[in-house]
Order: sequence, then structure tokens, then C-alpha cells
Amino acid sequence: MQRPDEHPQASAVQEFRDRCRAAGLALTHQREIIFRTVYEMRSHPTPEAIYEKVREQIPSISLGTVYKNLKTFLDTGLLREVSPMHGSLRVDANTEDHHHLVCTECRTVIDLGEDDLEPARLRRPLPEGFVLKRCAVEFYGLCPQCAAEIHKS
Amino acid sequence: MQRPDEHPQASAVQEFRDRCRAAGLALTHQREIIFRTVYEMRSHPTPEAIYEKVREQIPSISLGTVYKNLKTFLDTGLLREVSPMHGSLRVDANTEDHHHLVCTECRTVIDLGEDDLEPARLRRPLPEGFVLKRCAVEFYGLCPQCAAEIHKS
DNA sequence: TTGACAAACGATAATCATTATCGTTTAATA
DNA sequence: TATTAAACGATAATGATTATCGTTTGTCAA
Repeated sequence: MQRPDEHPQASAVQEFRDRCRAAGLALTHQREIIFRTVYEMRSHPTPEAIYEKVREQIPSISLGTVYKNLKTFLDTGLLREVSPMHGSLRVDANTEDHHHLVCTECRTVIDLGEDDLEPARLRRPLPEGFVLKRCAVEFYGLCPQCAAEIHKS
Repeated sequence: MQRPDEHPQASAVQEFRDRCRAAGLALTHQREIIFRTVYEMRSHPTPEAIYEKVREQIPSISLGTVYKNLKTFLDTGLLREVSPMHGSLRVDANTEDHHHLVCTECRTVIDLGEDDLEPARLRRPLPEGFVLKRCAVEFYGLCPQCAAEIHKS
């Protein structure tokens, strides 16, 4: 009998199937290959990079299909966005170190001063050779306005 | 005599002029209005939103000019990007809470486990009504590869 | 001041990322 | 196995950003 962590992806793929079923998503070949590919890449790839990898296994796949499925996976929580703030450029006139409250609904960003928070403390050293410049904490949630609106409905 | 913090933007605009000079940037009307507009908006606006505001003062300004100047300001440190990871979507197969090391040079993202870090601790309460869902710490710096390459040159 | 020159501007075309449309194919299930 | 909604592939459309290029404007030295 194999220990489960010898094939960590096996259980992830099983969980993938269960979650598709739970979410009412059809189990298509494309969908499964896309998910497995992202899972095995172990980096934080872009849709384009995923498309290139998946094409090695399904040469006829469409980039649109990759986008559609990634969106589906994000909506159902099978994958996460690395930065829920991505999209258009946003600029900040506050060039001091500080933190952000980010509304995942309307994407509003509220500043939090550097001293509103205890400094981050690492429990182990950073990877050898990484040169740290600064660090910022992002709090994700609902801003007061969006929280109120969602409560109503 | 006025106390300096009655006109916080006045010193910022003076600093803007000094920094332009230091960076060898010509002091154009457009440049100054764009900077002042961002500074006074106090939100985290997109180029498009800045363009709309600036047009109220310079109706003939081009969107390209706004983009070019924002880029210049980011390069010289007069402004910051809210999320240095913005750009293309990046997906993450790790749906557990965790943190990120982000290379500002090549945009590589390295995962840091949730328990590699002491939990973030607030010194004051969040704004009334904000519904917190999760929080993530981003460490910005140079990955080992990029750090090594920059060292060489 | 003025004149020369590089930098910046405005207009607009080009590119890149993403979403929408639509006719065809396929998985779910009765 | 037949029905049907969901998903697919191809491709057009949109939105964000960058590039190009001829014209205008700061900068700085004469």
C-alpha cells in the first residue's frame, strides 16, 4: 500500500473530481488536464503558460477554453488568484511602507499605516540568497459598503 | 505663518519638483498636474481614472501622456504600484492560506507556508464594518537568481 | 533673451490580455 | 441509446498598455 504523500497529486485529482461533481461541473478531458497541469507546475503560472503546457497533451485545445476553465476553477475555489488585486495598474501616492485592506468585491483599497500592525516575524529564515527589500500585509475581505449590501440580499 | 500640515500637498509638490530635478525630468505642466491629481485623490486610482480627473484641468491631454508619466513616476519612486504583482492573471494551486516571496525583477513567486510566519497582529481595530476574510503577507525583493545576476554587473 | 537640442507632448496605430459569440461536439442522465 | 444542457474550438470584440512619429516645449548655454 502506498503512503498518500507519495502521490500527492492523486488525492488532489480525486478531490478535483469530487468538487466538480459537487459544483455541477462536467468532467471533461480538457478540464482535467488543465487542472492537473496547473497542479503539477507548482509555480504560479499565467493562462498563457498553462496553455502552452496543456497543448503538449491536447494540441487542439483553445486558449479560450483555458481561460474559461481557469475562471471556473477560481469561482469554485479549486484554484486561487495569486494576487486578488490584479487587473489594471493602481498607483499609490503613499510611498512610505504600509499595508492594505482590499475589498474582494469592489476592489477598493484602504491604507493601513505601517505601525497599525506588529512587524511580521519569520519563524524560519528566508530561502538562501533571497534579498528582502520590503514586506506588506494584505487583508482581504469586504469593505463596509459591500458588506452592508450583501447583508441586505 | 502656516503650520506645515495645513497644506500637506504643498511640501509634496515642492518635493516633486526637487525630485524631478534630481532625476533629470523636465518640469512640464502636464507632469505636475498628473502628480498633484494622484496625490490629492488619496485613493488608489487606475490610469483611466487619473486621466478623467486630469482632463478637467487639461482637456487636451492624451491618455498616452498619463501612462508615460505614471511609468516615469513609478521608475523614479515618486509613486508606487499598489500591487507590484499586477499584470497578467497568475493562478495558485495552493488553496491553503499562505504567504509569498515576490521577486520584483523577474516576478517569480515563491510560497511561504502559513506557519513560517507569526500570525499578523493588529495594534488597532480594523475600520468599523470591514469583514475580514483572510490575510496574506507579501515579501518583496530579489530572488536568488536575480540577486546573483545583479551582483555580477 | 534667444537659439539649439533633447525631452515631452498629442494623435493614433499596434500589441497583449481577456471576454464574448456562435455553431459544433460531448458528458450526464433518463 | 436518445435528449439536452454544458463545454468546446474558432474567432471576433473589447480593454489595457505600449510604440511610433511628427510637433511642441522646457532646458541650458551663448
